[in-house]
Amino acid sequence: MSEEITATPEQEKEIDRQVQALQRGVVEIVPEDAFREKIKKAVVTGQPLKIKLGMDPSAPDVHVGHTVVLHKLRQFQEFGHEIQMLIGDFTGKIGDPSGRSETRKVLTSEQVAENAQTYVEQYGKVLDMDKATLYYNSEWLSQLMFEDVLKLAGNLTVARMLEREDFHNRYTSNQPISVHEFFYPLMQGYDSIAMDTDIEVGGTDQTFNLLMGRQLQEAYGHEKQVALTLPLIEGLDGERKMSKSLDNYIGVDEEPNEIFGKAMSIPDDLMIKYYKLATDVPLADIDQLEKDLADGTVHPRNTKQRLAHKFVAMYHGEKEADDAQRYFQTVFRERALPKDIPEVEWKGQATVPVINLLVELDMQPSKGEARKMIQNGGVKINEEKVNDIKTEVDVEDGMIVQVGKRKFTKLTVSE
RNA sequence: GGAGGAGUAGCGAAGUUGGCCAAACGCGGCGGACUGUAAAUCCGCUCUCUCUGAGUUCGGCGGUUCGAAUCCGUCCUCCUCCA
Repeated sequence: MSEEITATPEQEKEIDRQVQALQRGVVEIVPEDAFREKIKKAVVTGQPLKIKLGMDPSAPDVHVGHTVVLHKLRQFQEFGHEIQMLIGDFTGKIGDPSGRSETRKVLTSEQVAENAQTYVEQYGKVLDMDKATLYYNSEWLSQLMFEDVLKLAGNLTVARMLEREDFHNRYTSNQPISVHEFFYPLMQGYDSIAMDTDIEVGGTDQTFNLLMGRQLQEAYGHEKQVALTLPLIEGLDGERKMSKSLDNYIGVDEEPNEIFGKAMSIPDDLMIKYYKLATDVPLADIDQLEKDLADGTVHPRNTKQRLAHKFVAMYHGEKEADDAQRYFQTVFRERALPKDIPEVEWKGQATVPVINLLVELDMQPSKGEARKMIQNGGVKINEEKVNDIKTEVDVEDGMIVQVGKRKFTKLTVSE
């Protein structure tokens, strides 16, 4: 940022366009003026910026929460910038400090490669992966000598480390912090040096790590990266951030019907946020939607249905989205039987107690469970509720067994 | 190295003068009703089973006792503080 770069009026326009678009939806850009400078330089010189996103090398479970960042990267891509996808295969060996630091099992390079491939596939639902570059941080981190590590660590004080929110919280509440956890942000920062990153993106929980990159880059005489943080999105419970371990997520790799249903189960209040952060619906349209919702012009259910449709379409395709919507409407709105019910050939007795039927069909894990399910009124045969636990069922070809609202099985009997 | 604290069902958390404990309560999960949806709200279930009874639980093992999650011994694990 030393030499003055001058932009033509047209270039200024383009800079404004990019800055404005890229600022949308972010929580924080640190620092804002450097951000603009970077964009400016890129526009004037035609040299794309390097935008980094780091990821854990363990088995990917990409969900809607992650896509918030991906949608932002997608925007960068559309402006011609270069995406650096960093697989933290070395960092992953150490263990992520933000978790309850269970010792992580070391992945083989085959597993890492496999997981990276899965990332490429799943991220590809939002990003153009052909235009992204994959990096592995073991490439440079494994080369460092202890002396290098000391030099790296020398840039930082314990007090500074403890500024990090989760370290601070743990420290003040007498929770343990392992020394090696301090190296996590250092390594992440070093990655930015190695990759010459211009902008690093991440969720707000990454703020400290992203800033660490700036500090270290400066110490090593590199141009400092800009940190861009995005909101963490709440999961299906509407309370806690979306994550696999809380089982409140919508995975991009899940079945269409599952994605649709899960999307329909998000709290109404969260719909707009999901629209804004996890879809590519233009902001103007979303604003309109918000207005219509507020004055009752549109029905919340329909708005949510559009969102659900959007998700399935993004991750699977339009046709699948239509099918999922149809399925949802028949099963949940009309309480009717869906079109495609999985068929199972019945090979057991012609007459069986319901309880055994459910267990043998694998629709209930045990007879005890099956019994409870019937007592709760959750079992139907040919759309008739089964009231008596002792009911004997005469199995017929085409008989439909239903457990709860969502589990259906059609029996076939061959002579 | 020394001192102290804790380990209860998927999670959190009661219960520790021994029986009324299969174990409160909250969350989560699963059903049902209702509806605007797998929203919200309300109701029921939630250790296992050959289920109106039986079996196995409260970190592990062993003991005291007619009887222990609750008492004793020992081991394991985790945490904190001092050095």
